[in-house]
Amino acid sequence: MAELKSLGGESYLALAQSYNQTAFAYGAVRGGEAMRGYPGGAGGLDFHAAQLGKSAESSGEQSCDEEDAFDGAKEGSPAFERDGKLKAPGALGGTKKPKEQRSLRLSINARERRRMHDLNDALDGLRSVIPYAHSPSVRKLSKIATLLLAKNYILMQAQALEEMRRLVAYLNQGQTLSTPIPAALAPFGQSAAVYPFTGAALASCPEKCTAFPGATSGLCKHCNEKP
DNA sequence: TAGGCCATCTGGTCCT
DNA sequence: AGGACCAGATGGCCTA
Repeated sequence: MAELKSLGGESYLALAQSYNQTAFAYGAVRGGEAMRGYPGGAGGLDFHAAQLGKSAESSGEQSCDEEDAFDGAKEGSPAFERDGKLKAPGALGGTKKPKEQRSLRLSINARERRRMHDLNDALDGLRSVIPYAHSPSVRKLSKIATLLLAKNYILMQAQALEEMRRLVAYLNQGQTLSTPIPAALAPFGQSAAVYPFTGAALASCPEKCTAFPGATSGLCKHCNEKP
């Protein structure tokens, strides 16, 4: 929790609050470790989706030397008996010669390594589109944090979209902006800082519209009424 | 130094 | 049979 308080970005706070609940529910936040690297003064929603799809291109790489990989097999791992020798052939290739078993094992190891690298590439791609500070001084999100944060970011975006739709429907009914926004249109208590078209931000439209230029003409009834 | 996170190896299971 | 996926085990690195 203390780590979350260090966040400066309001949008990220909204995201991280729900994330934190989920993280605790899954046991991801243990001590101060799971939330490490979360930025102080995160710059809000620096969403950039251009990097999606990286993982799909990475599956062809051959990253590690297979010989080294096999030599790196860890003593005590399930592949070893207590005396340090490889387990009986039955577990690997049945009646194949030891050389063939070794070759097969190398192939399987390399394939698994490649698969995990692809998975990590996909996670990197996910991290790159999650709104948290990407500066070099910020340690990268852990895997579990990335997944949980992404989940809640998706939920938050879905809520924002739904709220936008409700607002458009509301404005299309021709009601004036001077009246308070009905509760049904502002169901998300912390959303004012994240979504500029609710609450106080909407009520002071003439100033706020300039801060959100992409929304002035189409969504703001006040702006549309200007000559 | 303990704990968290990660990469890697490995055997098992399921699918094609 | 071979590949993909999964989970367990292990050791290394890093941080509080």
